Amino acid sequence: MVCTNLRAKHSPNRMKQELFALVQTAWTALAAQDGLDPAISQTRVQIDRGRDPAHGDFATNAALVLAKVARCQPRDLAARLLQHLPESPLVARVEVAGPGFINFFLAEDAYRRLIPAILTAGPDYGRSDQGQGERVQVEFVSANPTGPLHVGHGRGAAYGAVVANLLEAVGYQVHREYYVNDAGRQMDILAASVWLRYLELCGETLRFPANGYRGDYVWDIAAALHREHGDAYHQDASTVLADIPEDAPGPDDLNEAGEPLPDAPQGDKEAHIDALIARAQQLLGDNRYRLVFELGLNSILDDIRDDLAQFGVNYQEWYSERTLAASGAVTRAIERLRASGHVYERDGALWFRSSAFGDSKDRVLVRENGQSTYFASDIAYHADKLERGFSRVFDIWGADHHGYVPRVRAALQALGDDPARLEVLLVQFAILYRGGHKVQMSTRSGEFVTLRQLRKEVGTDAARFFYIMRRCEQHLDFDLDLAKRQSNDNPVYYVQYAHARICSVLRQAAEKGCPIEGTASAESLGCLREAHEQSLLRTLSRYPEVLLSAALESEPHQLTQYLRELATEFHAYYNAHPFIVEDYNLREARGALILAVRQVLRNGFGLIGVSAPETM
RNA sequence: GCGCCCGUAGCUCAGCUGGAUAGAGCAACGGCCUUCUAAGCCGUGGGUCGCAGGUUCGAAUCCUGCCGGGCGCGCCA
Repeated sequence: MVCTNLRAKHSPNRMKQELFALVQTAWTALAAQDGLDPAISQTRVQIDRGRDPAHGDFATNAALVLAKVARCQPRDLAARLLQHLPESPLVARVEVAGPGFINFFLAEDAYRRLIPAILTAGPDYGRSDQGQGERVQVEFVSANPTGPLHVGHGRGAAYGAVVANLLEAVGYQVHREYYVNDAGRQMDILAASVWLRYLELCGETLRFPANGYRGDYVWDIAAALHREHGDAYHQDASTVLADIPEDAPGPDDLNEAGEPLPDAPQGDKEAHIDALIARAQQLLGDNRYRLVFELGLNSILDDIRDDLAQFGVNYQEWYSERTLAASGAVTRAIERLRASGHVYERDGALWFRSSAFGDSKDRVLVRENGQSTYFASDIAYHADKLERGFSRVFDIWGADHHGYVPRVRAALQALGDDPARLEVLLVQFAILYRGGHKVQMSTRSGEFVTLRQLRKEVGTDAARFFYIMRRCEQHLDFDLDLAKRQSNDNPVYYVQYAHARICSVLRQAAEKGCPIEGTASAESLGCLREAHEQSLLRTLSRYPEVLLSAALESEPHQLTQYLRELATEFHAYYNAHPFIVEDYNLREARGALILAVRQVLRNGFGLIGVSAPETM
């Protein structure tokens, strides 16, 4: 995922910065001695956390990187750097290791100071001001309002929501937006589908078009129309179908084996449905047609809004494609392209020369029939986003739309905008498994697993967690059985259980008359000498770095991964050492430590949209 | 055919814009509850990082070419 603007190397970790300064000082001294360049490339010389605790708390590759400049062996250079390394209260010990790494072992209380810092910062621990209030936009889900959200949209919803939360947590001002495709032919097909179902409710017998929307929700909307307006929209089937071109075979025209029945129509489903739409408009007239259209749109949009809200996904703005068109933005965008000489006419259509900007072929803006394409709206929409002043714009799309990326970038470039301000994040499909088998989904039959059904089955917490557990480029195997299981196999329960356990310990301490105050003194914190405690502190100190990295790389899974790790360490600690002990200092120190763990768990849960239960 | 994504332990996946002996969970096997929730913990076994080259002090990571899987290549959205 290319994200150069945001990816500048910054570390919120003060320890790293201090260590880097030490290395810089040592190199400067050594360089002066040997007459070398004292400058260090901060992108190459790094202070990293060692993978293995035996390698210290941090390590630097400085000697490996600078060996060539210094014209000596990395290990020899490392040894010389150590001689010039200034003393620091932070560092207890340094060593040269492996091919020439310099390992730093921190002083014992360097980590302990972290506990009061976490407890004081509370919900703010981990947050940073990396973004400096810069305005960015995250557009996600944006499913056509032609039916309920399904599980594929769910992944985009969970992913987008967390990407937005993460950006906010590291100091960006985030505008969450849903682009509502309320214009265009698909909406007319929905309106026609509703009307045809309505006619059936009026007692007419019709063959439902192959291209129509045949989900149950269409019946519901038709029923509402019938309830509120009786027969006011009724027409005879014969009038409706007169001279309508023949349809193609649809789901109703197939036998059990999926083969067309003998009397199946042999026409063009597109021409058929378009004719039905035109007929509906003609017979109903503008006002009544519009009412059916609006009823369909609003019913579904209300459902989507409600569904997302219950999923913990909220927006600053629902941006209507129709208002975009009505404002003249689409025409304006086309004119801007025309003015800069990037459009031409061919075969009665208006084309954009996107191939001049890296796209594989040119694209139609205005069709032969005079209607502008979805692409034209999208150009206008993206131009509008940039005009609204967002420094960066994130689009979260299903991976099946990846072919669309080059043409949108091409358009922005042709308009004279900077395509680098647009970041498209492609989310791969989620495949549901139940009982070890794929759950088959078929949109054609109108039977698909909706997000609502999924939420009902596994709950919001499990759904949110599972959806973002994997990198977005990775196909997601969503195991419904696992998501529901109440055992340690289930990562959601595992992580939440750590939180509930801490709450339980604190409750019991209070009941036993020795409540944890969380105000442990430096003297008390000095009691934290166990390996479990040191390791837990190290992990807690990593949280701000994890947040920043997850945010800048748009990788929420880094956070879930981290939370699992933190929970693992807490559970191990829990099993190894008692918290409610006689010794006041020890009890307060351990109490403060688990309070800090609870705080970080809560902060992480908040960002991924998972609840922090006090009991389980 | 062209383009994008993926290929790491039996399974599902991490591996931090090249770093030290490639990690975790599940599954398998063996232990741990008169003590703060066993929805937990401890231990054991298991990998030619798809294959072949290249780049360099060093490659699962970067480059090239193959092989395998997914998706996309409309005057649809």
